[in-house]
Amino acid sequence: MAATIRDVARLAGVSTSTVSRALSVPDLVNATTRAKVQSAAASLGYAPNKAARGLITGRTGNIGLVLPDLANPFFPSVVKGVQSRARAADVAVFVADTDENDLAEINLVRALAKQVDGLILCSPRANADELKRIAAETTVVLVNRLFDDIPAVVFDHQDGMRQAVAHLVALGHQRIAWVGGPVSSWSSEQRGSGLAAAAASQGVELVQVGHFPPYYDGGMAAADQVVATGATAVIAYNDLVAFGLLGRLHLRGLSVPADISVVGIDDIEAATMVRPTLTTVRLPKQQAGRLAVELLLSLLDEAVAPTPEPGGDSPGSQPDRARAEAKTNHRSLTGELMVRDSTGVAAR
Amino acid sequence: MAATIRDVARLAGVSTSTVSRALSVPDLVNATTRAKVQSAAASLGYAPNKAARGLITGRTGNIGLVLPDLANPFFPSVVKGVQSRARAADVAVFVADTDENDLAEINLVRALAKQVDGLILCSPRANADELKRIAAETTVVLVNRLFDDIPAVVFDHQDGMRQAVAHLVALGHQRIAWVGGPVSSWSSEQRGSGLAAAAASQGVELVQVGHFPPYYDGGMAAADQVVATGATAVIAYNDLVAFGLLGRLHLRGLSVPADISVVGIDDIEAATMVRPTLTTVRLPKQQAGRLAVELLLSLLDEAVAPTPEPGGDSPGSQPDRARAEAKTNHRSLTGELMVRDSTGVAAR
DNA sequence: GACGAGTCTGCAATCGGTTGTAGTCACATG
DNA sequence: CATGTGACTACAACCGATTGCAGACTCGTC
Repeated sequence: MAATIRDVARLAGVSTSTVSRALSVPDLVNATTRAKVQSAAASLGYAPNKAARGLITGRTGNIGLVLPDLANPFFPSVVKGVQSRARAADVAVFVADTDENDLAEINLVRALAKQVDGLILCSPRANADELKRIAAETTVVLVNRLFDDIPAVVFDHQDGMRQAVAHLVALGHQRIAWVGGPVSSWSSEQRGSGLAAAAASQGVELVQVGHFPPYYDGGMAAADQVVATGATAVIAYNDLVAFGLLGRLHLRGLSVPADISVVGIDDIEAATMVRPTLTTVRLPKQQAGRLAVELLLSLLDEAVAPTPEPGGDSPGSQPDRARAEAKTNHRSLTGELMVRDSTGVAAR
Repeated sequence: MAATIRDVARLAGVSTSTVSRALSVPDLVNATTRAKVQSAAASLGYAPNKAARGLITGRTGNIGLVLPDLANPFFPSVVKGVQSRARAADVAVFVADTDENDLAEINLVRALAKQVDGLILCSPRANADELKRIAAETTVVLVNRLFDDIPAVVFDHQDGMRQAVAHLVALGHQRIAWVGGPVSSWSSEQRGSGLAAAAASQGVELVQVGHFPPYYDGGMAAADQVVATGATAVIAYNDLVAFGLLGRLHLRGLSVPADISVVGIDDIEAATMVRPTLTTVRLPKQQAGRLAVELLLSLLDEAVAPTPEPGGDSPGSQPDRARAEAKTNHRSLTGELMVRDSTGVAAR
C-alpha cells in the first residue's frame, strides 16, 4: 500500500541506505544525490514506517498520558496541552482513563509502558512504592504530584491557597471550611496543608470536613457537614465539588454568597456557567500539559545522548550541583484567583 | 531490557517459532511443549513486541479516535466508551482533538492513519469529498455522522426531537425556537430537520434562529434572537449552548421556565449542576463509543478474513441482501428525554 | 522389521527500516 | 604512472516477531 524505502531507492536509483541517510542525516550524502532522493520521496509520498524504525532505534515516537477521569473537565484541558505540544514534536499520544481506580492505573501503565517512549502520569493515585517502580522501568513525568526525584509539573498550591484565604479574609470570614478530595490524592493533601499554612499565617480558623469523591456528588454529600461547622466560607477540593456544594446549599435554602461563600479550585469552563458563577483558583492546565511534554521529551533526548556520568571522573564532587540539576526537573506553576459571584462579605 | 521471544525460546529449550505458535495458536503445539513455553514466558514476563509483530502482520493493534473538542463534555464520554471497549480487546487508542478545525482534522487523520489499523471519527467536520477519500484509504467508523456507506454509529435525532417537541407541546407551547449548531455539523442539520418534521406533525410552529458555535458563548449570542422570535420555548443544538441561553436569559431578567422553556441535547453531566437543571435529550454517548469500536474491530477482522466476494459467482444477484448488509454497518441509538426544571407550562 | 501416515518442531525468509563497515571512485601528489 | 587520500555509496546484518515449508519423530499396520 504505502511506499517503502525500497520504492524510493529504486526510483532514485540508489540504495536504501542512501535513502535513509539522505532523509535523516542529510549532511552525509552528496547534494545532488540528496536532491534526487528527496524528490523521489516526495513524489511517492514516502514516510518512514514508524514501527520498523522503532524496531531498530528502540524508540516508538509515541507517548502515553494516564489520567484519573476524562469526565472531570480538568483533565481534558491537560490533554489538550499535551496534544498540542506533542503534535509539534511529531509524537502521537495514547490517552488512558483509569476511572479514579488505582489498580486500573498501574495495569494501564504497565500495558502502555511497552508501547511508548515515555509516560505522563496526571494526578496519579498510585502509592509511593508503585510510583517508584514505575519510574524505575519507564521514563515518566508526573503532573500534579510530586514524588522523590521523579520529574514533575505541579501547581503551587501553597500560593493558590494563600490567595483564596486572603480573599476570604478580606471579606471578613473568620472560620473557613475545607472539603478535602480523595485520600490518595496528592493534590488534596497539598491543598489542605497549603490552606492550613495560609489560615495560620492569616489568623483565621480552618476546619476540615473530611475527604469526598472529587465529583458533584461529593460536594452534595459534604454540604451539610460544611453547614454544621458554622463556617461562613468553604473551599472545595475542586470545582466539581464546589458545584455540588452550591447545589445542596441551594436545596437547603441557603443563599450563596449571602449565607456562605464558596470557593473552588481548577477553574473549569463550567465555573462561569453555574449561578452564582464560581470564585475559584485558576490552574494553568494546558500549560501544565505542554510543559510535561517538554520535560518528557528532554528526558528522552538526554537518555539517547547521555550527559557525562554524574560523578564519573570525580566521584562525590559537586553533590550540590547534582541536586540542583534534579530540582530543575520539577516545574511549579502558579494559579490565579478568579473572583466571581460565589464569594461575598461574611454573614453576620 | 524486556524479554524477547528468543529469551523465552532459550529458556524453554525450543525454537522461536514454537514459542510464537505456542502463544498464538496453542493447538498447533504439543501440550507438554506448550506448557513449557508458557511457563517460560510467564517467568520472564514476556509480552510480544507490538511493533515487531505489526511489521509482519500489518496490524498495529492500535486505533485512532478523532474528535472536535475534548473540552465539550460530550466527547470525553464517547472517549470513555471507546476506551473501555478497546481495552477489552487489547487495543490501544490514540486520541486527537481537532479544535473544531476541519483542516486540522484532515491533517490529523492523515498523520494517524499510518499508525493505526482503523479510525473512529467522531462528529467529523470534514466535507463529503474529504470523507470519501479518507474512507477509501483507511478503515473508518463514523460516530454522529452518516455518509454514504461508511460504517457509522449515529443517534436517532428524529426520535429525540419528536420526544422534545411532544414534551413542549404537552406543556402548551405553540411556537418553538431552534438554535442551530455549526453549519458543517451533520448532527445540527439532522436535529434541525428532525425538529421540523416533529413540529409539522405535531402542529406547532418552529422558527430557526441561525447557526451558532457549539459553546456556551454561542448560546449567549443566540439568546436575544430567541427572545425576539417570541417563542415560548427553545431547543438548543447542545447542552453547552443551552447553558449559554440560560445565562443570557438570566442576565436579561427573564425567568426559566416561567418566561421561556429551554431544552438541550446531549445530557452532559453539568446539566444537573446548573440552575434550573436542564431538560435535555440524553444521548447514549458511552454506548456509541463502545459500538463504534465493535464495528471497527469487526470490519478489521473481516478485512483479514474476507467474506466471499459479494456477487462474485452470481453477479447482480441478491442486491437487496447486499444493501441490507451494508445497512447493518449503520447503528442508530435512540435518546431519551430527561425532564428537569428548565421546562414548564407555556407563558401566557 | 520396514514402511506409510500423521504430528509436531525447526529452519529460514520476511516485514521496513537503520547503521557499521567495506568498497568504489575521482582526484591530487610524488 | 602508481599510490595515497578523502568523500560517497552499497552491502549486509540486525531489530523482534510471524509463517510456509520441510524434516524428524512417533506410532500403527502389514
